[in-house]
Amino acid sequence: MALASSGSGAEGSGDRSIWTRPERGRRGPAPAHSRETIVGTAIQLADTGGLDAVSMRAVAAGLGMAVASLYRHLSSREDLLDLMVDRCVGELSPYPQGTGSWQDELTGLARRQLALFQRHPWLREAIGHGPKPGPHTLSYFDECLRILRPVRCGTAAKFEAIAMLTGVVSLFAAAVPAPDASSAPAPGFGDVDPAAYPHLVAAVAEPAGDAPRRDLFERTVRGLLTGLLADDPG
Amino acid sequence: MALASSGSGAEGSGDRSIWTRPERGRRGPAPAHSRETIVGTAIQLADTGGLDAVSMRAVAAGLGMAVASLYRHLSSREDLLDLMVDRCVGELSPYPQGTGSWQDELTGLARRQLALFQRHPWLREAIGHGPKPGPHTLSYFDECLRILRPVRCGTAAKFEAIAMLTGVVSLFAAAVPAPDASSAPAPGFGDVDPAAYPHLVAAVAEPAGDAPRRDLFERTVRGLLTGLLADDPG
DNA sequence: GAAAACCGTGAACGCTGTTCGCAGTTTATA
DNA sequence: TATAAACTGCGAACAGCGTTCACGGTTTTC
Repeated sequence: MALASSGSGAEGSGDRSIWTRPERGRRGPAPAHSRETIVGTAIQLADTGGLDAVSMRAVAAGLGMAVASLYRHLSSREDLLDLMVDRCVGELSPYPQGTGSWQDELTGLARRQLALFQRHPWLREAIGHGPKPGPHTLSYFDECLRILRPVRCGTAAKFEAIAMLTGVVSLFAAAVPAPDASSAPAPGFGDVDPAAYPHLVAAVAEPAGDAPRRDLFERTVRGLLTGLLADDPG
Repeated sequence: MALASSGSGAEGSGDRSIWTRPERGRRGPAPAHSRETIVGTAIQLADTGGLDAVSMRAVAAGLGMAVASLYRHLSSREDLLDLMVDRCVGELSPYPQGTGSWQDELTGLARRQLALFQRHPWLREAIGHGPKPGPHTLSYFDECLRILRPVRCGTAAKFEAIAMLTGVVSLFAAAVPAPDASSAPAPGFGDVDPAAYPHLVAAVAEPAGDAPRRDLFERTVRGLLTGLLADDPG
C-alpha cells in the first residue's frame, strides 16, 4: 500500500513525487539556484500576472537560467505549482493556541485563509488540480482535525467539511477580490430584452441599497458548519 | 478611430460579443455548419475528455472542417466556452412553478444544478472565467431573483448569495463526482513522519465510519442560505 | 586514474490559439 | 446586366507553450 515502493528509497532525480525527490544529488556541482529561490520567483510572477504568467520560460528568465535547466529541479510544471501552493499554505502557520469553541477556532482559521487567498489570487486556480499535499498542507489538515476533535462524526465527513470550508473561503475571496482595485463591473447586462428577464431588470433598477453587511463572512461560515457538521447521531 | 462607432449597429463578424454577433452574414454562401452544431461538438468533446480536449483543432476535426474556418463563427476560443456554458445552463430550464418557501425552491434548484455539474464536469472549470452571461444564464439569474423576491435585502446581497450557492453546489459536484467511477483515493498520505501530524495520522487510522449521511447536501445548502440571507434588519 | 552521477544548456518536437492572404460564392447596388 | 461589396472556406504561417534529448563540463566515488 505504500506509495513509494517499499524497497529502496529515492533514486536521484528519477523520483515520482516532488515531495520525496531530494533537492540536489550527491554528485556533481552544486545547483546554481535553490528550490526556494525557484518557487519564490514563480510565486512572485503569479502574484503579479496570475498563473498564466508562470511559464517555465518566464521562471527561467527571471532566474537568469536556461529553460531546460529548470527540469533539473522539477520534473514538470505541475511540480512547480504544487510547491508554490504548499509554500503559500505554509503562510498559515504557526497556528495559534486554540481557546474558543471549535466553531470559533475554525472560523478564525477561515479568516486567515481568506486573507491568504487575497494575497495570492492564483491560489484559487492552483488548488484542486489533483490533491498532492505537501508538508505544509498536511500540517494544515492536521490543524483542522485537531480543531474538529470534539466533533463526533466520521473522518470522511470531517475531510468533506474541511474541503467545503476551503471552497467557500475561496468563493468569498473571489467575490471580494481585495481592498483595492475597481470591483468587476458586475455581470454586464448589455442591451437585453427587458420582457424576457423581468425580475432581473427590476433588481438592477433598484437603488442597490447595499451596505456590505458586516460579519457576512462569519455568519456564512458558521451557517455552513452547522449544515455540514450538525450534531445529529451518526 | 472608432471601431464600431456608436452610430450603426453590428457590422458583420466584427462584433465584440458573441451574444450580439449574428450567426451568419447577409451576403456570401450559407455556412457549412451551424453554431448549434459547433457548440454541440465542443460539448461532446468536453464531456468525454474534459476542457483540455476542446482545442480549436479538435473541434474543427470533429466537424470535418479546417481550423481557420472556425474563426468565421467565433472570434476566439473563449467565445466557444461561453456558448458551451450558456447552452448547458439552458438545461436547467424550464423552471418549475414554485410552490414551497423560497428556501425550498432554491434548494430544489440547487439540486438540479448539482446534477448539471455532474453531467458536465468541465462546467466547474469553464464557469468563472469572466462573467459574460448569455441568454440562458440571464434566465437563470432571473429565476433566482424571482425565488428570492420575498427576501428583504439588497440586490447586491442577493447576487452574492446566488454566486455563493452556485459555488457550493460546484464544490459538492467536485466532492461527489458522479455515481460511478472509483472515487479519488483521497489525498494520498504517502510515507510521512507520523510525529509531525498526530491528528492526521490518528484520523486516517480510525475505522472511517462513514455512512454517507443522507441529506447532507440539503442541510449544507440551507445552512449556507441561513448564514447569507438571515433575516436581520438591513 | 577511471567511471559514475550530476548540472547547465542549445536545439528541437509537438502542441496550442490566432492571423493573414487568397480563391470562390452570394448579395446589393448602379 | 455589370460591378462592387460582403461573406465563406482554407492552407500556411507565427508566436508561445511544456517537455525531451544529446552533449560538454564538474564533482564525487571506487
